[in-house]
Amino acid sequence: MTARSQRGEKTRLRILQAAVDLFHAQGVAATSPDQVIDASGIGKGQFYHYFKSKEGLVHAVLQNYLDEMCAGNNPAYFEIKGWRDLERWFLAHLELQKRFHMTRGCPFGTIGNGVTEKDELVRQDLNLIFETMKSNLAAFFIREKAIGRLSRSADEDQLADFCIATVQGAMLMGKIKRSSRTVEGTIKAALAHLKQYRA
Amino acid sequence: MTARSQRGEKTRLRILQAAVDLFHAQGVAATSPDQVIDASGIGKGQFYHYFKSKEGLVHAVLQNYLDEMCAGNNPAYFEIKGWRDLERWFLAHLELQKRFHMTRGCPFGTIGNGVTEKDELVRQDLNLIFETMKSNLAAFFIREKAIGRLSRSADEDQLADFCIATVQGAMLMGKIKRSSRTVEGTIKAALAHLKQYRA
Amino acid sequence: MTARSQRGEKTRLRILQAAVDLFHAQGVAATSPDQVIDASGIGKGQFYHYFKSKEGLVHAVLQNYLDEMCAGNNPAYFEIKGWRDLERWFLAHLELQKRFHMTRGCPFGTIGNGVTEKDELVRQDLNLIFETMKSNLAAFFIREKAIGRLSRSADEDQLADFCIATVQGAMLMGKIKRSSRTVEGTIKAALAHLKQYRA
Amino acid sequence: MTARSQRGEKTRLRILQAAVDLFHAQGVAATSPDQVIDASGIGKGQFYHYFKSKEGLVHAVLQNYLDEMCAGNNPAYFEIKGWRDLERWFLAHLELQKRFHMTRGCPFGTIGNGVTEKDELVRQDLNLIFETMKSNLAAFFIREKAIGRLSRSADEDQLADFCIATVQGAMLMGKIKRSSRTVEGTIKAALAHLKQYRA
DNA sequence: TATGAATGAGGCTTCATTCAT
DNA sequence: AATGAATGAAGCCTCATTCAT
Repeated sequence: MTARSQRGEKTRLRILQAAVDLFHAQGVAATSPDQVIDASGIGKGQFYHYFKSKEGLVHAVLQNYLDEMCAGNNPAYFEIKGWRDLERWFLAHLELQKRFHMTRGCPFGTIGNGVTEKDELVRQDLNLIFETMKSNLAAFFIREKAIGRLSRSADEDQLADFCIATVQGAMLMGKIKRSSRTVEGTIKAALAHLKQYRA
Repeated sequence: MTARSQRGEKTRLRILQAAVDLFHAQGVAATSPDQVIDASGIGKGQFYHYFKSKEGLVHAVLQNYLDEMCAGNNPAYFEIKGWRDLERWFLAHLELQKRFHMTRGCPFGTIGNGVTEKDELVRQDLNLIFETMKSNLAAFFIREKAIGRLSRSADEDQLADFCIATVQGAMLMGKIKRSSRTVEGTIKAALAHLKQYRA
Repeated sequence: MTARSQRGEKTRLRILQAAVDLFHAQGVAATSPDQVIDASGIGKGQFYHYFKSKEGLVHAVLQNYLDEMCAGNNPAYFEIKGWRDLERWFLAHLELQKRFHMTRGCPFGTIGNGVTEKDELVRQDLNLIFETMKSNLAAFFIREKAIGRLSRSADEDQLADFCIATVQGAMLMGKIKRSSRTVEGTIKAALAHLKQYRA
Repeated sequence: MTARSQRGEKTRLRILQAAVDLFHAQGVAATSPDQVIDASGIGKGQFYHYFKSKEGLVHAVLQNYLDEMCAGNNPAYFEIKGWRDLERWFLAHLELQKRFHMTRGCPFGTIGNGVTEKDELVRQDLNLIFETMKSNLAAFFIREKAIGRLSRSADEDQLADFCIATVQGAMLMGKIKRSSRTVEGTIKAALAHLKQYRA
């Protein structure tokens, strides 16, 4: 047994997964600990045994996403080796959304939209996630430029930010419209833009 | 005096304005009728006199935004007559965000983010707002194409959707990062993209 | 109708009286808002309509005692005009305790014993009550000295403090012992002491 | 090793000492097993291994005080051999209070204050402590009378009760006022009274 | 002896709404 | 049109205890 017994880890995970789903579906503000408790089928006290507060749960959920990304278990986070991969990256987000019949946006965006000035910790967690995402995208642009396949005038960081913002905005609009059309169109436009810089 | 007395209209407006601010700052789910009541300094009963429920208030707030737009009183909604206006449109959103020191996103995005499958009415209200926004942008592209200043290959609708998604995503990222840099960069990239279609 | 409607004032009073009784019987820490709510037979929300928190209720209860004293409605607070009155003052406390079959102490002492460093406001409320009590006792000693019926060497303030401390300690011991004997003996001793100063 | 292993005894003691401090600071009702557990740095299960319940812990704490007294390890319990010792006894209580900057009262009084009709066992424990204290004081008065140094009219038991009640009341007032002045004055008055009986 | 997982009741407070005046 | 009293459910969290390892 490691730091935390196997028995406990399983319970913690059930809470975490229920939270991941509920936060994605309704956002943090609209999700109560009681809902998470019911969804994970645990006793009330266990929640606070594993997470010191609702905010602590949000932190854990985001940390979990980050761990997933680092471990390569996140379908929307993988090394982008070519322009096909970049397209796949955009489409992975669309696929996620389609899996939920366009009723949900991006899990990070959904959580991020709810942050206020009092949620500084959560904001920083999200920041880290988005920075990680951005580095991954930027790395691709940097490599492309290095081998002369990307215009020297392209700003790699800015392009990475552009990718993320576009995807976030597209997913939000997709959710509001309950339609994938806009998302598809926006992704297409974004890719078209990026390819302008292809040398 | 019209159907609704002037005194009453004033009260209604105070509630509405308080709600506009609170929804923008914290989202709908995190805002209670009590908070709106306190912020507008009215008696509790008045709230349900003017709005049949919290959801009714959200509807009224969105309706109010729409009215504002139609009346030309919304700083981020105006007829786009040229490429300079398009740029102004993007910057107007950034300005809004800067007014709140990058602690808030787009009011519509913030509200939209919280909609779930049970908030069908609100979703439709938002849809209408975004459609209106989109028509406005699309109209510009259509006119430009008509006079031969926009590439025939450009899809006006798609470009309009792209503008909105980009702005929404940029503002969300700006709020999470508490920084205008990303927003500026993304707007720049978006404009660069759009200008590709300029003939 | 005054500031608060009659309907409401009645409810507020019911809560207050239930609280007075429960705080006296079990102390503040052991009394939950829910108990007060049940005992007063009101709806749950009303509690927080009339008192902003549990601490607010404690404050109101103490304020109420103070008002009672000022209005002359407290059986243990009356102008002490002679040594017989002083004796009556001591006995009034004993009578109170006897009414509850020696199962309770002094209401103020019971609340006061529970104050910790975080209960600064409550502490100050109690302080005020005890200062008021003390002034009343001191006034008697001052008058007695003025007319030459109290030894010049007597310190009126100290004597007043002595009366209060003795009564508080006696009531606490009476409650722990569930017996009035000690209380009676201590009161007797205290009076004997005070009479030493009679000139 | 005796019936209880040394290692275990050490754990038990850590719990006990943490409880002694917390009960003194906040009273029993405001102190949870979890707080005691945290303060003593033990595992949760250990608490109920050594004490069958929270009430059991209170009992153990009081028993511990009694043992301390019997063993002569309590600074406020020692054989009173003369009037100087009696004064020292009063002052020992004041010193205790001063050590905590007048933020706490008497540990026994604080615990005793919280007893209600359901805490019969705890009440009896306290009773025993106070009886022991009283016997100690009474023994002094009895000896003094025996050798003719105390007025024949003095009631030794009553004087002992008077000492305890006065000290309890003084400490309570000292805590509420956060000041030692009242305590000092009351102790002075009490001693003055007692010395009246000196023959 | 020791740890911490598990439980369900309860504590304090806010929510969304309706009702009486 | 306006006020605030009233309600009960729910939200977030701690409590006191027992159980499994």
